[in-house]
Amino acid sequence: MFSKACEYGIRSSIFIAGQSKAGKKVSLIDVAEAIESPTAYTSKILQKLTRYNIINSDKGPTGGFSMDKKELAMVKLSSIVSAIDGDDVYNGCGLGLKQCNEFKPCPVHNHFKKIRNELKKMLETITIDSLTENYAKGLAFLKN
Amino acid sequence: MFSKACEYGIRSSIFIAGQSKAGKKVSLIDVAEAIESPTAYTSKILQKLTRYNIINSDKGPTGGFSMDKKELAMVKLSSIVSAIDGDDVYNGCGLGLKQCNEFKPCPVHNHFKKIRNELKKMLETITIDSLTENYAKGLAFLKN
DNA sequence: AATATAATGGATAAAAATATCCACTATTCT
DNA sequence: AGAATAGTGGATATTTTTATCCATTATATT
Repeated sequence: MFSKACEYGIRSSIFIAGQSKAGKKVSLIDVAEAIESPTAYTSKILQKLTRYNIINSDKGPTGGFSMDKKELAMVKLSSIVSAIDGDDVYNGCGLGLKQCNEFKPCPVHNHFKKIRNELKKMLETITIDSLTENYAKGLAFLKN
Repeated sequence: MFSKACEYGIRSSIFIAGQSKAGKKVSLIDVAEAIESPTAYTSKILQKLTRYNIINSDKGPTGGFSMDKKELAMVKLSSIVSAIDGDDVYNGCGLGLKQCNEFKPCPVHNHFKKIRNELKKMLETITIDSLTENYAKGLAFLKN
């Protein structure tokens, strides 16, 4: 459904958000450990999220990654997905046609549109903030 | 959502099914032309579908690919997807965790489960046969 | 100012997915 | 039997995705 990069991106964001709510910045190492991801690769992904202003990064000692507490509640799953994977999940054709729409649809266009719309609605509804809760309670996990 | 191989596989199947209903076998070249896909790569995919008994292939002159007319109506989209992409679409974790279930869920487990189940139901309901109709009428397309 | 810390950016490397090539087998037709 | 047709299987190439390495920049602390 999503690229590995995007999966790491979402998992990272949930972890960072949770720690930010507890007033803590986290280092790259912390993140990679928490979500069990390759460190250097995770770094690239966090850089991307930083450029999209989804997370903050600070250099130097006392530095690290964080999310603004006030804005945190506004960041939706969809922001992360489109930052990393683009909008293919929403608009791309299920059968890979470059252009596929009402007027020139692929044979599964309408069937997929329904699913896609539900996925879109879900991603645009769920906040990263809300996902930190079960993780914080130990009821949901970010690594195996 | 699906791999390119799977997209080609579905498009091929719709084309082959439609031609089979008209009593025609089609060659690899025909298929690749009809769905605008790389010929040799498409060959590999058709081989796979053949091994899974989703399509028939016959060698020699008068040979080609076809689908049994009686069974044709029974083949669901899900058969093709799981033949080519496996069952990751149905069972895989949205955040890429190796094991993710009710007892040890990722933070988006339940939100994704809903979408996944709808996708699964859709794929298990739609027959290839039904998809040939709009294509035959020129109301749906398999290439740009 | 010197040192240590932590993210950044660019260059590579490794792995997986996509795509191509070609010799081979099976089949049909003459 | 010989020639032509069409799928098969194995090896290889290309592209994309995933992953690593390391020198550099920015910041804080002593």
